[in-house]
Amino acid sequence: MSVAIENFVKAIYKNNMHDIKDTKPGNIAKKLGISNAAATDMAKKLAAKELLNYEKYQELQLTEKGTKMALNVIRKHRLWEALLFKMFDMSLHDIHREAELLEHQTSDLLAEKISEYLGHPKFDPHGDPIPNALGEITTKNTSISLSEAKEGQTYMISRLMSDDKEFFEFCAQNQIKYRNTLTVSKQFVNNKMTQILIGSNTIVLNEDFTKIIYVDEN
Amino acid sequence: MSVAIENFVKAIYKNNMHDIKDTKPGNIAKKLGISNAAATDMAKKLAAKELLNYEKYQELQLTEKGTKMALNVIRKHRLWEALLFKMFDMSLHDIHREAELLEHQTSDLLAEKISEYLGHPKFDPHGDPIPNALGEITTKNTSISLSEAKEGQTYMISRLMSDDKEFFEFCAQNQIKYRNTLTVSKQFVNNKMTQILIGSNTIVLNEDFTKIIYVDEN
DNA sequence: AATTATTTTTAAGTATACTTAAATATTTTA
DNA sequence: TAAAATATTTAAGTATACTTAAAAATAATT
Ligand SMILES: [Mn+2]
Ligand SMILES: [Mn+2]
Ligand SMILES: [Mn+2]
Ligand SMILES: [Mn+2]
Repeated sequence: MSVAIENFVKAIYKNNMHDIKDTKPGNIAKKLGISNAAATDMAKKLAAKELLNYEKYQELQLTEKGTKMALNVIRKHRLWEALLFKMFDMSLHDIHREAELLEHQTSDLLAEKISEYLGHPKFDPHGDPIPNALGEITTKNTSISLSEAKEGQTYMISRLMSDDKEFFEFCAQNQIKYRNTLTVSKQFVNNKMTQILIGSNTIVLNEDFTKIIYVDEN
Repeated sequence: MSVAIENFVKAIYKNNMHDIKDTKPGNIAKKLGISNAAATDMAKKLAAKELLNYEKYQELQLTEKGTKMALNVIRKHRLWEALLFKMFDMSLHDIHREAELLEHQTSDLLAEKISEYLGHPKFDPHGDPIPNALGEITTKNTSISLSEAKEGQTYMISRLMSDDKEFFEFCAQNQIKYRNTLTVSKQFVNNKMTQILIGSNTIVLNEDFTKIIYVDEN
């Protein structure tokens, strides 16, 4: 299957995970940076290949086959991120960009070798779960988003759920890193902001960021 | 530049290295598994991009720009081979196949990180030289092909110059491996065959193989 | 509920990288 | 050196993955 197809099913899969719904072609198009027309075309093509169910004006739904494909690509992406992160001194965002390409050019055999080398990790350096070779995911259901965290409580960062370059630059500048700890010093409930203490810094984060930073009680 | 273009300039470059000449579209087409017509089309397109010089019915000649591109792709290919060979238990041919794809999806930055990690190696696991980031190659001019080796002499294998799956399967089965040693027990000059002693085995190789196995005096 | 705004789909067209078939040039060989 | 064989080029056509512009349907607003 082509790179375009792999990216398309992956985008649908991730959309259904995160954004609750709106898996219509237009929204997928926006995420992939292509036109709505291109996304509609692709949706029809993938329906013919039985990777998804398509009905005019309805939400796109991955079939089991489509879901398997998405999980296989995501597995390769996250294994590459884990490997590059471990081996090389590169920013999380650079690593993500490399993985975005490498994920499509990696045999199942090589993916398995990488997984083995890393001791079959269950999470990548963003805290995102790595599906196993069968497409099974270990979910971490103890995590909550920073927006829901309790004042005065100390937490460990368990997941940075984003692909955004600016976000990761911000993280890098503020020690917001997978497995670092922080303390929630104040929740500004009305203004949807959260004040945290991380290292020796006090930072106030708005909802855009507190909704994608996940933490575990320590 | 696209994968097709990168593979095309690489094929021309390698052809000029090994096969002395015949760098007409037809021969490149054969190596890439595409039609002659496709190769002619591509040659014209690359001439427009100033990657090569094209004149009807003449040999294709890479420009400096085209050579640089070829060397950059070859660098990435061989760095990946070196990395995968070091890290994972995979056959040389499997490694080659992965590298054939990964070479096109690797930033210069990542290539440099791989090179650094490996201690800037000058040779890949086949003994092929790895160009540096500037496209410079360290040539090993002490090596000779097994077909030219002296009877009774012991050598170290310095290069296996092939992409062929069967050849590498043969090598794997007979301990013919980069940096292994062997002794030439007999040169059958008339029949263009060479008898070698490697490990506890005696093998007679024909010219197809002795011309692509390079050795250094030990 | 009707109008307006937004989204989705269809239609028509483009670039890339191929194909096969035919025309043309080059190379071999008799 | 002329005919035959081979290789290269041109021409016409295909699949993929996009585009923009328009028509059609859905969703939001008054
Ligand atoms: Mn990523
Ligand atoms: Mn991708
Ligand atoms: Mn190789
Ligand atoms: Mn390649």
